[in-house]
Amino acid sequence: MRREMASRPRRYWLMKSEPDVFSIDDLRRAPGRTTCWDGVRNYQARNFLRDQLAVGDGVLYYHSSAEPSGIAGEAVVARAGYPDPTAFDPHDVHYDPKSIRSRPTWYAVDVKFVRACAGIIPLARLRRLPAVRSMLVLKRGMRLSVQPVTEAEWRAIMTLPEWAPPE
DNA sequence: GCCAACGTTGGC
DNA sequence: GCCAACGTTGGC
Repeated sequence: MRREMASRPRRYWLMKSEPDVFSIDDLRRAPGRTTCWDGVRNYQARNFLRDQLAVGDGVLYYHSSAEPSGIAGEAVVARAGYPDPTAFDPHDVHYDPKSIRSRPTWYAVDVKFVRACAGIIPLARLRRLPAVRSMLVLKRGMRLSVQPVTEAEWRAIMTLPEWAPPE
């Protein structure tokens, strides 16, 4: 008997990266416009990567510790959670001897470039948009590097003029 | 560079 | 299990 692929509604995420380390332009220039999103060492974020992110999910690419910080582009999950290879590499800054291959502690996903904003959408601007007031990234003290985004928030972000290329 | 907020570590 | 100390994140 034929079976449909297990399927669920598309979900949306916000993922933080310091542009000095890996920017949206770095992602565009990466081989296959894809990178391994590794090095996450927070258990809540790990759980999202391991259990929740699925191929095709939408990603808001967020520049943190930037001038200004804000949403810099759109990406898509290209590979669901798998053991973070950097955790096994003694020469990597993210090496973690607690993580063993038979029982990995840390997980990564692959993320693929979709588009960059024509102009970054600064955090201060997001704060002034009633439609995205609920976004986790706006919450004080929120340091999670992988955050769920609601469909309503995603849609509101996608309608902003910052996405349009300049005339 | 400052510092608030948060997560982790480790002594007890 | 408590909690103080410490390290990290990240906006400003």
